[in-house]
Amino acid sequence: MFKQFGHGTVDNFGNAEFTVAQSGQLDTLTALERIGTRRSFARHEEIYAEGAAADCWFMVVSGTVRICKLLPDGRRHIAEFCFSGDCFGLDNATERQVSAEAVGAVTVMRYSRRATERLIEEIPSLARQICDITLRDLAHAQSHMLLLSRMTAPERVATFLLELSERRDARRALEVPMSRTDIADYLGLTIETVCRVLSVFKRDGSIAFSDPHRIELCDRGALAEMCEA
Amino acid sequence: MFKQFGHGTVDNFGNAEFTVAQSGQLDTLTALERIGTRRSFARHEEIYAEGAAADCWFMVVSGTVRICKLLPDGRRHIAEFCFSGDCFGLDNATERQVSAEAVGAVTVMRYSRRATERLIEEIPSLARQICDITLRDLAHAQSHMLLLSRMTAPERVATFLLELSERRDARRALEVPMSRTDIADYLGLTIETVCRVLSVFKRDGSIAFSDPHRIELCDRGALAEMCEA
DNA sequence: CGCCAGTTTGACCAAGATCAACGCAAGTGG
DNA sequence: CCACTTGCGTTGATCTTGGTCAAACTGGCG
Repeated sequence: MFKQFGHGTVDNFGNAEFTVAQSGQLDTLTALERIGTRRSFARHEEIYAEGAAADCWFMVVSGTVRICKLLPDGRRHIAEFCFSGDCFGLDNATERQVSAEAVGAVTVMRYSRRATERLIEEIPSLARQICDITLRDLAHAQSHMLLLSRMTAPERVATFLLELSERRDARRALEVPMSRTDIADYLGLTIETVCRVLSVFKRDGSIAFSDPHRIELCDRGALAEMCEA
Repeated sequence: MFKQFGHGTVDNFGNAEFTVAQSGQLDTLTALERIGTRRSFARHEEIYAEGAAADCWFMVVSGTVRICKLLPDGRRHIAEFCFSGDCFGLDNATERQVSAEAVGAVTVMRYSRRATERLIEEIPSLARQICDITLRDLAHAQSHMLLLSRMTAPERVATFLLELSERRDARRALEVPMSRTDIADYLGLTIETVCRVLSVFKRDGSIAFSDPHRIELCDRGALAEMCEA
């Protein structure tokens, strides 16, 4: 899983309390429940903008969120997608460096920075868990930079499909909530290239789909081979 | 600056002790001095490998370090360069996800995870400072992903030159410690493209150089315009 | 002097972008 | 109920950027 509470290893860069927190992660979630407020956003609605005050962070309850970064002329990159249980918007800068938008209808919990700080005094292990989430984000960003700088279009798409299926533990048909444009902006490609590669994979028999938002991974082996070649 | 201690804003995602730590950052450095050991590495020597045990972290004393990520077939991406004062190798996973190598001769301080944990009990603000470094790394990675996915070759090179000059606060001639290959792997280009773009900039008069490792930025305005176009 | 590693330049090529058209399903309004 | 629109997704034709391949250049060093 990804960006979620309670998935740290015992070997974390942590003090002794951490293992306690591990078993007590439900407490953490319960405590967060107390300080959070539920918010809903419509499809394509902005959760926060680049440059906005970074005085809170979020956890996805349902739906999908995209974290975007824009160039002045409108070129866009999606740094990541956040699904149910994922956290986003942790930031130590005053202003947001990225924006967050709802891919479809989304419900999130919003936690203010101030309340989180108070809660950390109560549950010190929370600070560590938040730090872990950031470290996992960073590791993901590093892998993704390798993809963006050195992988071919088919490798990128295959990687995306496998990453998505792993994060949403899809057994058969993979739910793809985002548009082809979003996928393209995540993978550093154009929408046409994403379509074409998917069509090739379909012809090969590695994947199958009729509904563009429901892709069946028929041959994971073939896809995995593409990525690591 | 970048990845260094003592550059957080007052508005950090922090508790009350943080502002105290701000004024007391020298204490932190002194304390780190106690638990760290000095290490030197020769040009191109590996500081740690992908997959190695992540039981320590480092601060650059002198020289330049590159953080690399490799594909099985040898394709390489450099996630970042670390200069004097920068920290690297902070990681919560058991194994390294990336490798670190000396660009030239390098001296670093090595801090074991265990000793750092003990020091955090003594100086709680250290945990926050470490977390801040990670958040700054993440913000940099997000900007860099935008560069890798959506910028043209000239935009990438111009961005690189300006970023480098800002981090090393170069007034006239910019010291470029890394090879053209390293620059290419950092920018997601080939060495030939990097050379060609630099030659074009030179012809334009935006930059000047005879020694490839000493580039003079003659027209920062022109370079800045390239990036934000 | 000749070699070596790194840099630069040129000629050519190809992956993926751009431009354009078409398909298709879900609205919308007459 | 059926034209018409709208928003995506898909496919094809063509073009361009940056990659590949190859050769020349440069400075350091045994």
